[in-house]
Amino acid sequence: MAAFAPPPGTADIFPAESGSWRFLENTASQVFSSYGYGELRTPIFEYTEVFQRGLGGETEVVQKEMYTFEDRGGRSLTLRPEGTAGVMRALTNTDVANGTEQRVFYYGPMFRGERPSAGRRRQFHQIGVENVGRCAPLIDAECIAMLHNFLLKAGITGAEFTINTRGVAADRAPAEAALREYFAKHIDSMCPDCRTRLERNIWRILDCKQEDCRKIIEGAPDYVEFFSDESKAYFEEVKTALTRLNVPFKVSSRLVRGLDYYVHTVFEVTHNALGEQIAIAGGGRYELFLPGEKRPIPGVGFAAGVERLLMVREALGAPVSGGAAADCFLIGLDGASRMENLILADELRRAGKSVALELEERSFKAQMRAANRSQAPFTLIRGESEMAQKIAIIKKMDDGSQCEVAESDLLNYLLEHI
RNA sequence: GUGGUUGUGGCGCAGUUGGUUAGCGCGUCUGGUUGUGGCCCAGAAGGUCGCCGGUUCAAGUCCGGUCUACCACCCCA
Repeated sequence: MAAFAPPPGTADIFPAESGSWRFLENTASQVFSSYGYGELRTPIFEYTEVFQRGLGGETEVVQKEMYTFEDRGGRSLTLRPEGTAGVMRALTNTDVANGTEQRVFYYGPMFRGERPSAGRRRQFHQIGVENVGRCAPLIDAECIAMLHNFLLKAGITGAEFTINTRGVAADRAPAEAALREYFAKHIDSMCPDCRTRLERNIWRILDCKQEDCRKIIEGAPDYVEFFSDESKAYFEEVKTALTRLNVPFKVSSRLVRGLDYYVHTVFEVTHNALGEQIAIAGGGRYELFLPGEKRPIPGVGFAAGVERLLMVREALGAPVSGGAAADCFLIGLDGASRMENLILADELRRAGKSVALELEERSFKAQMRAANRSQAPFTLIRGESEMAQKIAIIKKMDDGSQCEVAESDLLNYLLEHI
């Protein structure tokens, strides 16, 4: 029954799964910190123009996937569809424009109004990093290597790295002209999508999956040849560094990526556990224009999809980190002993122990069943007679043995033994 | 946004060619002589059969619409 299902493309993350989310976030935080990155938290929504200018007005994301609304002050706001633009907006308040390097990471929800499907939600979550303010091949390589290390630490083996270069803006004009000249001749026999791509974003033709289109794409000119020597050298150095860092990768000119702001290095990580078409992470070097800034700010970064990482972990049979069992379960057979149990539990918890207990009036049998289900290794039992004798029974659940402990020693005894 | 599939108690499912009070497993709760769990047994709670409309004497079962979920495409993480 879906009477109170969340809106399409969103999901409730229950405790049974949220442990795995936390694990990924903690792993990311640890790994990225060791590279000198610090966490940056930016708003969930921004002025719409932050994304329009940042991502490029022609991109699919900006044109039809953004959740845009007007607030009471007449401001146009948008739920962030990705993390980079907001991070860059925030960083303009630092001296990053003067060339000071900023290393930040983030995680949190992103929003895109797409049709939900395998590994795609309308509210989805990304873990991402941005290294902003500098531009060098070795920075790109370090960033990719960090992603590689993160995935391994997160228990994700078998990820495949693909990289490519997009050159710089000046390189792209002649390359684009060559592509246009070529595809214009064949466009009549290409798919409808490619026909619109010819006008809107010719680069996207290169990763069309249609059989017929692919054959034509095979014969397309190698656009990298039109890039400047500097751009080619940049890419060569990235590849050399990755090899020296033992990051396995392959190069593919099909990898062009959808956002306009990318320059030089672009990369994508896929995993065959999800089918080859689904990327678990992607990123690259960019130059981003922001409102009020005359010059673009350089940076390199990536974003990984949390839901997709979790899908891969599940496919690989990685353990799901659920809630840990309590150290001890407290049973009270009458009101007075339940009151004492509540106070004892509070003391134990303040001392760092995890305690479960029954606070409602229930039969002994029911409480024992609950204790058993809680998987706590020890159970404390007391009722009227124990209260009168100022003792409590401690039962070891695995072998059923039990002993009596004086009330005055109870706290110390439990702190030592459970 | 385009196309395909789907929808029965918390979860997983069965419901024959439309026909009496909609079943099963797991889970939950309560018991199995008065204060001891895991096994077993008994009983109980819990569903307007996604929603709306139609056909019919009669629909969970047929028809239409709609919503959701899943899958593919587009695009992306």
